[in-house]
Amino acid sequence: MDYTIKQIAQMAGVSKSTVSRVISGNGYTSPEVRGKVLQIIEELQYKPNAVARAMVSQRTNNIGVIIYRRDYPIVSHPFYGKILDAIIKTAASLNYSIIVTTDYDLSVRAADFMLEKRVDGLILISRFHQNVIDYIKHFNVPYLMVNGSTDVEGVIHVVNQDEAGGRQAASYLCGLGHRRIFTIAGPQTHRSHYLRLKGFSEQREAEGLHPDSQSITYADSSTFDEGYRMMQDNWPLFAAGQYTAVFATNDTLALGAMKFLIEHSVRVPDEVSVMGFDDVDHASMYFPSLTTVAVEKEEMGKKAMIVLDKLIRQEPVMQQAIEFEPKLVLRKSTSSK
Amino acid sequence: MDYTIKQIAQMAGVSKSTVSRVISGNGYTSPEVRGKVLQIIEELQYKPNAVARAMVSQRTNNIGVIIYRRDYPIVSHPFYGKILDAIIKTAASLNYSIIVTTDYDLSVRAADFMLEKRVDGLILISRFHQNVIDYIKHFNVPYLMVNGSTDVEGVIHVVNQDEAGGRQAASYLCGLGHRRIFTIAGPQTHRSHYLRLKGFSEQREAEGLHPDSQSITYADSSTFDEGYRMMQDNWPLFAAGQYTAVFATNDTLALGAMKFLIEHSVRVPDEVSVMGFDDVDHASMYFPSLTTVAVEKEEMGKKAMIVLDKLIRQEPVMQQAIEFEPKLVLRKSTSSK
DNA sequence: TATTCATGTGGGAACGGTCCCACATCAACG
DNA sequence: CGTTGATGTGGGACCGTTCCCACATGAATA
Repeated sequence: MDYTIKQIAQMAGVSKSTVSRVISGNGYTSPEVRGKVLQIIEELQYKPNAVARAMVSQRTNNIGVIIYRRDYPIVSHPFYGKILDAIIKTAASLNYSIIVTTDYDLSVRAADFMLEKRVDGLILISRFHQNVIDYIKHFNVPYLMVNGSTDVEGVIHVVNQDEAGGRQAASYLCGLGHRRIFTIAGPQTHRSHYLRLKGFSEQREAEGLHPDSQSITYADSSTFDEGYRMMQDNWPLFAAGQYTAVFATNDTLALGAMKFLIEHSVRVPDEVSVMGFDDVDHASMYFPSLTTVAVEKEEMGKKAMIVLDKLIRQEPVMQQAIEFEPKLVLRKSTSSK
Repeated sequence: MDYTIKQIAQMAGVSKSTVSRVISGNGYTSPEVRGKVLQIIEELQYKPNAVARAMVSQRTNNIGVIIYRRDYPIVSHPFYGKILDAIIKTAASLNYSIIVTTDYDLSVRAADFMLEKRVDGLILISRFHQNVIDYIKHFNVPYLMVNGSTDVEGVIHVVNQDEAGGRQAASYLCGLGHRRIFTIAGPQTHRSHYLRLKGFSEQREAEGLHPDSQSITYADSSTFDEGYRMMQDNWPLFAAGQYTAVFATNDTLALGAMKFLIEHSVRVPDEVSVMGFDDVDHASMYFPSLTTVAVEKEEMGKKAMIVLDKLIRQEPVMQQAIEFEPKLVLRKSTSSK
């Protein structure tokens, strides 16, 4: 149905080589021929076939993005969605398209799928098992990780400095005079949550606070409902413990916890300060707006795509770990004790 | 770098036709040969080249999704992101991949891009100009619209019954005894906002309420900040008007407005009820949780993909307008007067 | 015994581009 | 006047599949 370069050539009375040259701009073409060919292309609304082009050039200009998510939403995720947005936007400016898949079970299936599609590169978001990495490494496709498990060997990765962010949070809360801080920690199998908690706890001790194991509760997931539930379950303990602040290892958990508090007539921040991590969209929308450690989600996505492009173009990439510094965003959910 | 079917054939000592037959399962192959070939495929981790396959089969198994957005976020959008999620998920189960682009200027560029990529079908989300539709129609690619301008002729489209939803909202608020309702209407160039307002206003009159033009304020966009600002700008008027309820044509606007109210010590819902439309994720997370007219976002996305698949497979599609009924979700931001 | 048919395999064209190589023309130069 | 080089064009191999057609074999049937 679509026109081919051959048909264009025929109508212009030239060879397909010439048409190809006109389109690509490579090689010599006389102005008359070029004009004639372009006119016919315009008239017929000929669109070069990217599939055929990929066939010979061995480049699809497609990038595969694999996100590991237990729960299905990929794209509308408040954190990963932002990273993805930036990847898509940057990809467009570099003339790539993005194909997204979710990997449910840390298996190799999603990678297989992308490999068959012959993507030019692969971006792995969130954590992946070493065996998946090894599998991908075995094929010679450029790839990198975003916000992944950085303990995998020799993999270029883009990450937030989670540990430093945790420290910033502790330092800020302690600076406000809080001595009793209740912490809701997301799944420790997830490196981000682990490091945020680690940084927070260490800094908390560094500030001279007594390590109090009771003050940390571990969540099974990092959802809003889980944050709410964590607060609910620990409510008697919380009330008895005279805590004046809550720190959660991400905003969604923090917001859930905060909702529980507000619902139970605890005044935030007057009675209890609440602090999160990530700076997702609704952190600023909530009432009170949430103080948080903002992660450069857009910058991370953008950088990931730029570096991947370099890898694809075989340009040297200096650093293996591309780190982004989070920064404190002070809002209304925290106040001095 | 990747192995080809030819290499596999050579190693198995058979022709590439035979290997092709083993892989596809079409035609006769003896068990011995099949076993041998499969073993080599396994050993070498041969992955069929989807590009070459697309070349000959004239099917890429890729679907293009074009979303019209003035502001850039595509994917992390609380409403369209959900639709997209459902499309991606459903596409995967039908063996398609999704390529997403944003169209910034209602031009034909995004469509061109997809056409060059030879996508098997096209999903247009949000509104598009007639000329873009005409352009696409000119090529013989299956396509449909989701939540678009349904006034375009002869286009299969998936929509929410926005007008009915507007009526439901009015009926509900009036039923609670509210007589003075302040309405924040999103951009009327957007059919959804227009219809929601239309349904709401009509039903409001049908309930015997005096049409009061002062009670409607028109927003320039449909963001949280705009909702907040609308409330702020109309605050003197609002206070003077003794309004007891606010209806916004989407949740984001409603949430913004509600935040302003709460911030100014207006008790929601005791003094003022607030109601939105869409049922985005944070509607239920907010405090108080937002009463809204829930749109079947996931169902719409899923259905869109299923119907597009039918179009691609040349199966008959009966109805041109595929409508989804919204349903009231009663939460804590509304109460009887 | 000759014919038919199921089973199994290989050869090669086709898909729509890119790009190398061959070749033609013509001006400039030694 | 032959050589060189710039300019311009066409032929055809190639990318990695699919699938049609030809063909071979052996058992069953007329």
